[in-house]
Amino acid sequence: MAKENPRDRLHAGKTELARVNAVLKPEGTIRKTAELFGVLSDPTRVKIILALSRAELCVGDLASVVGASDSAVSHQLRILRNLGLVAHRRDGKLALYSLSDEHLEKILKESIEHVSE
Amino acid sequence: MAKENPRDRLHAGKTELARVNAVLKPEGTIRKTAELFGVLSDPTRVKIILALSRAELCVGDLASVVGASDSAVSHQLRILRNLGLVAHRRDGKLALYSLSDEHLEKILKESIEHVSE
DNA sequence: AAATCATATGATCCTATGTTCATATGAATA
DNA sequence: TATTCATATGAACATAGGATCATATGATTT
Repeated sequence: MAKENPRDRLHAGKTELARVNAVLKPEGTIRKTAELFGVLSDPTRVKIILALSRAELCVGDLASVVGASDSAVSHQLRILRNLGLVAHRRDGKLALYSLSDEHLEKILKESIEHVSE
Repeated sequence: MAKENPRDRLHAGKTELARVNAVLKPEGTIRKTAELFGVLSDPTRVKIILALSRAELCVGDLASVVGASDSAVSHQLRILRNLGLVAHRRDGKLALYSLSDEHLEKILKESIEHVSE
């Protein structure tokens, strides 16, 4: 049986395909980027991040300002913590959270700009 | 029964809370931004968008370069179409897709930059 | 017109995700 | 130390999301 065409059965031109394949090359980075966007795809988490971009806040205050339960916020904070996106410290009974990734805030704010245009 | 404290039972200071509330004010925009990120939270869609940022491509070629089935890609393209993020035109049997939102490419590329740093 | 290529769509399945509820742990205070 | 406040965590539940498979539609070619 004869071999397939080198470009398989694609319709686009060789040059275009080369350009396309080049941009898709960094698979790992693409995957990680999608994961980062996954973090930002939930309104509650977006609100938490935005809030923390303005002030260091405890769980209860966060819950209050973003309009979710303490538990829900705590769960989301754990996700953000595990990804190294927020940091926290103890202050008595309180756990004070803050942003630990400047990228995050920048990407988020830029995107909000784009969306609200 | 006595009224609650004007700041409810929050721990953060008045000024900080004002700043936080201000940044959380545009609820609608925040929701839409989260939705946009939802679109970008899937590796297949990210690859499709990246590919289309380099060339106008038909469904089959897209499927080939992103490594997914024709059907899967077609479904994802419908999602992107419904959100007005891609445009398409007929060329004989082929449906040629292209990006129709410059924002998208910009946000995506910037984020990939950040992630790969 | 029949067959073939390309794309689209509907249904189904499986998995991932966010919330709530109950409960546990940590820490200050009475 | 017993209680109360603040946070964390586990389990269960409900929903949404993406992939596949089968099938339908569009469009060209023989």
